[in-house]
Amino acid sequence: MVTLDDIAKKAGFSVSTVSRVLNGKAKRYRISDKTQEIVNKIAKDLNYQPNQLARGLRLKKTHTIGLVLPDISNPFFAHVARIIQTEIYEQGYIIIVCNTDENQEKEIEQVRLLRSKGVDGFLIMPVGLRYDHIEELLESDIPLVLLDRCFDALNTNSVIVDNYIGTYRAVEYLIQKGHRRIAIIQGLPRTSTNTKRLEGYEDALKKHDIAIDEKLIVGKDFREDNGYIESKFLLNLSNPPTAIFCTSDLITLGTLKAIHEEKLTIPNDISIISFDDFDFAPYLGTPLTAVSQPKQMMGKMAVKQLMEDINGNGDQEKNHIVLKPTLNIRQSVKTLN
Amino acid sequence: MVTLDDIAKKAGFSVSTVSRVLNGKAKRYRISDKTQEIVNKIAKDLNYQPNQLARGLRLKKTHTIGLVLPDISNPFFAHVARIIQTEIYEQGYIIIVCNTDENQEKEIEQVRLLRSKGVDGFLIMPVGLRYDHIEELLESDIPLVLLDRCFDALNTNSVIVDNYIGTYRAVEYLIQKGHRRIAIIQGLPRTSTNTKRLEGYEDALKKHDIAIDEKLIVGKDFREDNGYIESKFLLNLSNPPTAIFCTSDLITLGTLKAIHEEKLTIPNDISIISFDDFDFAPYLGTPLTAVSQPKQMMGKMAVKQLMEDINGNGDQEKNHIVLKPTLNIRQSVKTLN
DNA sequence: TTTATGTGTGAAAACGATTGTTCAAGGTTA
DNA sequence: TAACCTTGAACAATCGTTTTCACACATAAA
Repeated sequence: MVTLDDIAKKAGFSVSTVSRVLNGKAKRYRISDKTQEIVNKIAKDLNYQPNQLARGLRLKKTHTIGLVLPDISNPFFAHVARIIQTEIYEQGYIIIVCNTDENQEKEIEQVRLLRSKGVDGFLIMPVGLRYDHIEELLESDIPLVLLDRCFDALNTNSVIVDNYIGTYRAVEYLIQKGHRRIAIIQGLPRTSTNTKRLEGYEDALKKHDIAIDEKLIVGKDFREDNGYIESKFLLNLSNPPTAIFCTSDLITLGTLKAIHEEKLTIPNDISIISFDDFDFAPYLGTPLTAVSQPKQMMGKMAVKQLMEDINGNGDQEKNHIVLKPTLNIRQSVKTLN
Repeated sequence: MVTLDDIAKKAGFSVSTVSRVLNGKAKRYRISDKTQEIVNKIAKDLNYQPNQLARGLRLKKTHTIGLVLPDISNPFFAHVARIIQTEIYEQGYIIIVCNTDENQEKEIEQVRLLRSKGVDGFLIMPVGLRYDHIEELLESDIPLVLLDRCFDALNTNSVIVDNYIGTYRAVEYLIQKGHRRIAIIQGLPRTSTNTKRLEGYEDALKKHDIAIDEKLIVGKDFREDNGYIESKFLLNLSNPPTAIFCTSDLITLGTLKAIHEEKLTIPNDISIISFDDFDFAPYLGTPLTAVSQPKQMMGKMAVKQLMEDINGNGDQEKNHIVLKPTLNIRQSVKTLN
């Protein structure tokens, strides 16, 4: 790769002069037009590209953002990642993506690694079981926005969805339709998203004087297998639920598989509501009623916050943005008498 | 951030000694056990993390791979990206992801940017309209694997799917089921994937003596809107097709939307075959017959090749791997008498 | 003629790491 | 006692930038 030095030698000027010309600081340093022309021409001829490592080292700025998320193949995260990538690229930044696989240790390691790579900021959709590593970023004043999940104990920028109300409304809708035995397949316990969704579920039942049956609260992560396994069990209960609330689209996929295997139909044999609402939801065997997250807004707002934090003087106030989900009613819920 | 110098000062040794200890080169440089202990302890106490920019600059190695793809929110790419990320992370590398939006200029720019960031190699799912920038990488001996699409004129490592045979078989299947008027909604013209799929389509028709109707060859990119728009037109033709072959799942999504709007049903009114075969395909209103790409294999093989290239001595032979797709027959094709 | 002012450029330090070379001190051998 | 190893560690160069400071020269003012 061609360096400043190469250009300098060829042009007969010093590295400093070349650097200044190429950085548009010619005027400030009173560099003659002729010199500028020469330098620019040679730089172009040689197809010079500044070495960003050297630049980053010197400037302490890399124009790189670390995007940490659980699983890029989950359509919800993929969608948000896409929005983020596009928005941030427009601002002259690029993203390094790390999958944590919902593994807390992996997340901690990745944050450390990204930090030593000199990223200018973080966009994190955290696993959510621990937060000391995030607190560390906070203390070091590294720009940071938490997305999708956050921590009550931490005063960070964040963009989340009101998971409580989303679930509450969905479950209430089921109750209105006459359902009493409503199961919930949880995602990863002890994460903020899951906790809120569970609370919404329980509160909706309580509000309508329906006793909570622990057998109907199952699940352990947001993945397909979890949905499949738990659905199999739920459907084979002696007193099975009439409706299942799935806390992610991937869980729903597993549930769909189980229902299919059991030769049941939606909504006749079992009603379903999903969370996330991916693009194909309207075209499923039974168009899926689902709680929809404003993915586009989430991504855009997170980037906006992060950029303000990066470009600010460090004393920005932290924003905690909560977006409202919507319940997209389609046909996967049966009306019971 | 704490540096080698901080440790050196605190320990009372020079930076070089500290560096050697921390890099496990103590023996080679005869550094005493006591010194090692002291240095290691201080490094741990201070939670030292090497500055990867400085390291990369000196070593000319960043342990970072550039992953360039058209659209991370497309489930096919998301899936492959996920596999790649996981595999590569295990090898001690991380990925920078860039979306090109199927925009050739953007891709060229991104490759340039990634290069100046000092990535150790590239994994590219190219737009496919131009390849001079890729040729440049090749000439500079930068490790590189092309994925999904490749260029006949270029001798690069590549992992692709046999798009021709995939489409050929799918179309032949339609013909066997009695279809004669078969439409194809193309992806981005002049890309290798699209060209091969189109060839497969045309050859299958020719083989069975079915005249090619230019009206039935439509489309301009792999996106949802394209599928929607073209389907609307196809369905409203005076002599509409009995079957549509969609060259990507996203196109299929658009087609589904159009069919839905037109109040038609699959496969009674119109038969569909899709390309890619995403996870939800079996659970759609009509389970979708689709050409399935071995995503897992594609990702794994691409990473394997890239790693061999990176770790090799530069005179590796280039591999051109072609994987076979499979036709997953479900229920979206009607048998016409 | 001296002093001030302006103009155009270069030298060198710094960023944080790695590594080939050098060096001092102590011990061994002749 | 001089010459020579061995051991343990420091020095200094290097990677490619950016930026502070200094400098040389020319012109203008006193």
